[in-house]
Amino acid sequence: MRLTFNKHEKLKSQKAIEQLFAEGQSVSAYPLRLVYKKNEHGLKVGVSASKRNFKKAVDRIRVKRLLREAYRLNKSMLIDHKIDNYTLMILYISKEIPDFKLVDTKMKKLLSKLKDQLPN
RNA sequence: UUAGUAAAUCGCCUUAUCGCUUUAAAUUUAGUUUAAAGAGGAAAGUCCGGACACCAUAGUGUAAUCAUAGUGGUUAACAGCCAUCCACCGAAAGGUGAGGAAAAGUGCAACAGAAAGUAUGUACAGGUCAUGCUGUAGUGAAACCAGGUAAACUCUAUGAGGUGCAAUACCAUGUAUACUAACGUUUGAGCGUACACGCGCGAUUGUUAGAGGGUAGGUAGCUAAAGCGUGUUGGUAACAGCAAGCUCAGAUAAAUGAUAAGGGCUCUUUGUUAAGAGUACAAAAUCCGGCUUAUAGAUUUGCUUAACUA
RNA sequence: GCUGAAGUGGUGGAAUUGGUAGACACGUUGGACUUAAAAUCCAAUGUCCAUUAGGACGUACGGGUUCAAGUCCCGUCUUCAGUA
Repeated sequence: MRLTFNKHEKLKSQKAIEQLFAEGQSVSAYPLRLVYKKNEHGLKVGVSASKRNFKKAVDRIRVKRLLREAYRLNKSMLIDHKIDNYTLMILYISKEIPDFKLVDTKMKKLLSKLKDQLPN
């Protein structure tokens, strides 16, 4: 399969995000944290780096791009196990700007943790 | 040569693989393929000036408030820019300057000092018929000078209606023209977007405030313009005119990326070709013209000659 | 994105019209009282140098105006608030 991450896979609805943070559950693999919730619309994924941790816009965008890229390359871990009816939000918690290798390994860990925690 | 100084430019590159956004075309159906394009000199701060939109219909006088401040020019406009005078800094090139008015009026000046703006005390010296008439001493930032202070009020000249694309228009979904309080319907609540008066507008679902219910998706606005570089003419210059050419981001939990390899550039070690490290500041959010602030490093040009060498 | 407001010892919070910066309260430290503690009372408490007298620097940071700036003006930084 192709490793894509386009508009339709992105979590955008403000309403859905509010619900996610209100009712969702979470897993974490420092410095990443994932909030998840079941839905009916297929896999929707968002990515976030807080303004509190990264004051400059350049750094925030940089971190979000790395997270997005890491998710894109590892999303088969979810799809192969038929985890496809979920809303996910991946947060970056640390204040350090990471390199790609770190984000990549942590993302793998995070997604396998999520896989174990889910019922199927 | 070094140093200084002014101005301008660049601010990593190439290839491969995997991705993202927009537009166009094809195919077919909402996916795929192909092609093209896809961050900056400051995109930043939001400090000025506009365009544009709305604010009874956006009209409008006075006063107030705010801004600007040598002179002339430039511009759509400006607190910008250019030229120039003056003052200060510098050896020079050059830099800096909220640089109008104190002889319209009001205020202010701690401590010190006899006295701080209605002046004139003491000591000494000089002078006179005589007298603070003249000088010096002492205090202070300032001691009589049409003194200082206008980044104190003020006056003069000029300019400014307010709010900002989360403006605004339309489509879709949904709800509560309900409830409470105050005021009001031509004898005028309130509005004209800080405030006051005048003129004006103003209620079939009135106005303001409170507490509360619902939506928070999409489309337009939105990127071809005070546009860009080139040549040429006028002008000391900022800038303006003309000519032919070019089309150059448009996202919205927000695209412009990731990995690998190679090459530049700088520094360090080594000691003459290797190794290691580094490669700034910073991410469009309606759009333009400026200003301010941040910025590893590299390049070019003009000017100055104090110092060093010949 | 757009639009406002604020910044003073360890903390809250004063300082009139520019004229001795830190009033007042809390906290902290030391002492008194007590067998011990609390409460109460007394004293000290910005930093540095001298450790007697005193001097220098201090109102987020950097400049300017002024004889003199927490206060007036300009720039920067940080924090907070409003707005579909």
